Amino acid sequence: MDKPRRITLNDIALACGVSRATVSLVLRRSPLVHANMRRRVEAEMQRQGYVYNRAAANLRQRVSTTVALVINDLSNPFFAEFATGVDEALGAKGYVTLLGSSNESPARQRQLLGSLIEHHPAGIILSPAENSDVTDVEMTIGRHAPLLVFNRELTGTPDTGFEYDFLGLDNRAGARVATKRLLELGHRRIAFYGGHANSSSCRERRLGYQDALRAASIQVDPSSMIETAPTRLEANVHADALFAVDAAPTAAVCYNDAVALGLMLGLARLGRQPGVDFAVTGFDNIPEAAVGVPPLTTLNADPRARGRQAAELLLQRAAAPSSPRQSVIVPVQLTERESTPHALSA
Amino acid sequence: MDKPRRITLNDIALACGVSRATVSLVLRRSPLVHANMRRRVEAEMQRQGYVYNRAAANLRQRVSTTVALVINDLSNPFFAEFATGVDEALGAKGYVTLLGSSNESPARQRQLLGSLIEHHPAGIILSPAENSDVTDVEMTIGRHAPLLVFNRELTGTPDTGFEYDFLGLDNRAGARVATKRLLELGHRRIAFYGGHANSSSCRERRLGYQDALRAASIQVDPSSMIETAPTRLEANVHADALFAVDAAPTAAVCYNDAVALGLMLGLARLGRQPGVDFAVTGFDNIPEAAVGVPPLTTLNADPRARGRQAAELLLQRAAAPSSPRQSVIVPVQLTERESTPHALSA
DNA sequence: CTGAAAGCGCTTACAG
DNA sequence: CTGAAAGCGCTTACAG
Repeated sequence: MDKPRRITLNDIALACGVSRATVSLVLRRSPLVHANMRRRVEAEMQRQGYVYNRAAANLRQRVSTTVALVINDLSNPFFAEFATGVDEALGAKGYVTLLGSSNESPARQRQLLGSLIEHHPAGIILSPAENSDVTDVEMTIGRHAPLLVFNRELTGTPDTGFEYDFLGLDNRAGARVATKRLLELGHRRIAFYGGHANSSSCRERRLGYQDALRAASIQVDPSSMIETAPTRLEANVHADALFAVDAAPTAAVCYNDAVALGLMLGLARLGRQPGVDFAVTGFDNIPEAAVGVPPLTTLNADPRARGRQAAELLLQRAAAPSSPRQSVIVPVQLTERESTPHALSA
Repeated sequence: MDKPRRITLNDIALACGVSRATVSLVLRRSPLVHANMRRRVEAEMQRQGYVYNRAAANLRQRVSTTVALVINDLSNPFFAEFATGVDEALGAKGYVTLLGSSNESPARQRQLLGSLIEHHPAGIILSPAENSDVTDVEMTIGRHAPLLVFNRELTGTPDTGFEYDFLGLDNRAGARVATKRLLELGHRRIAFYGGHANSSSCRERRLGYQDALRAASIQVDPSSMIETAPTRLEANVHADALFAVDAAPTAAVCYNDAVALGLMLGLARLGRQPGVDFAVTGFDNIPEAAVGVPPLTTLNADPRARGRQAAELLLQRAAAPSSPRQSVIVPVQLTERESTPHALSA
């Protein structure tokens, strides 16, 4: 690796015997410059291996062609898919994604936002770590770049004037639909399994679950809602909590697919057969859901499409900073697979 | 969102009645400026909500604090984990990750690299799309930023003087160990299942598989090596190809974990019980491997640690551009789980 | 300890 | 159609 002095517009201009301005016009495909001149300049750029310095151009133009993307858990396929969708849509519009992975740590998230904001992105897409406080976020990013929050709400109340857009799933309706379907299949003792009760998405899904039970005139027993970290591993480990009650459930509405997949393994460990003598639903429809054993009935959130949507919402907002704050709630649809058998007639 | 004029060093300097240079020195924690002055300036920055413009600083200093990361398939947990590790290590050193997701498309990869290089990253980490040609990559990134290739080799022969570092797994030794273990368990008819034969990693793993068979004086039948796309879905679909031969295998060394997990589902579909009457090994040790049904015997590649390692190698190279090209091959270790039973005595 | 000036690599009116 | 000059927001010798 030789360290050649960086080739700049000046070098090209000099070599072509024209001014920097002319070369710049060629770069931006201005019709002002003559086709012959254009070709001459372009050939010279090719020859010298010129690379455009977008940072310099952005500085001068006072624009930004980057968007920051901060993800709470990239190792969860739901968010990995989301990130892929974001990058896809941003790339199509000529933006570059600045990535940050917080691993559910608010401290790391703060650090990331602080560092990313110094790159003056055109906007920030934040899939927040659990318990991210809105004031904390505002402190670190200020009000310089539009913010789009994905998936879960920030905790706390924002200061006056601090606004952000929101993109989320219709958690309540989704959980309601899943629970309703289990009721239709004859289940009467249905648990809500997994997730942290203090996260907005879990709270909303629990509400949907309760809606459906109440609509069927079934008493909601608080002990039928079991809390676990929203990961496969934790869901697996705590499966026995389902059977620690007097009348054990025959079905579980799970917080998300990771939890559902973990629970199914836990059930197998306890001698139950999900899809045969126990019904399980998930939430998200990650790729593994379709190929699980048994394939998982779940709510289709299409994370990659959500990513594209998030990117578009953000760019829209960056173009119209003063239009009113948006909160987009995406409906989710039940995808039925083999994990939800009829209730066995006891 | 009000669009306040961006606060700059000048604003702070003006408000404090000092020069821009002084404020800059405060920013960079120079001991030259008096503690009182420092405090005064810092308070003013706080008050006005000043955000450092790193792009401007980098331009002036002719340095870069970004690293480009281009990933072939972010929805594969192996690469998602890798990306997490990269971001973690880069963040710790004050770098920001520019992300690109190529989805295994060389065209998209070219576009991404072309766009990312304009941000003049300090280096590029590339987990290449299948069939990425080295000349093609050189054409788009030139020789401006050090390149670290991860996981698979680029195809074609590089031009003289185009050099890059490489970080990969010891594919051959890994597959050899897995195959050897199956032999020890009494298996004699062992297939190599999945992957594209023209990818370097698949080629190497097949060689390791053949090494072990030859060492056991077992004839290598070309029909025992079955090609599929390296995804769960494709591996599932083509499972019957294993049994299309006269003497069907009792075990399969799989190209990677995704393939192994897909194959196990395909086996179940065909009435086989992986872990009971058929042995399966994977490669990578993605999180799902441990919690599969049955848990998967695989080769531990620790993708997150690989990500951290890649970041460190690259930064090392950026600091020492003329040191000789490195090719780091990481050994992988067999993690035995329930997917590899003894051969049944036929 | 602080200020005035030049410059990083671009773009953009403004002349011509 | 092309050039000279100013400026984006910083840093860095160089004076004082």
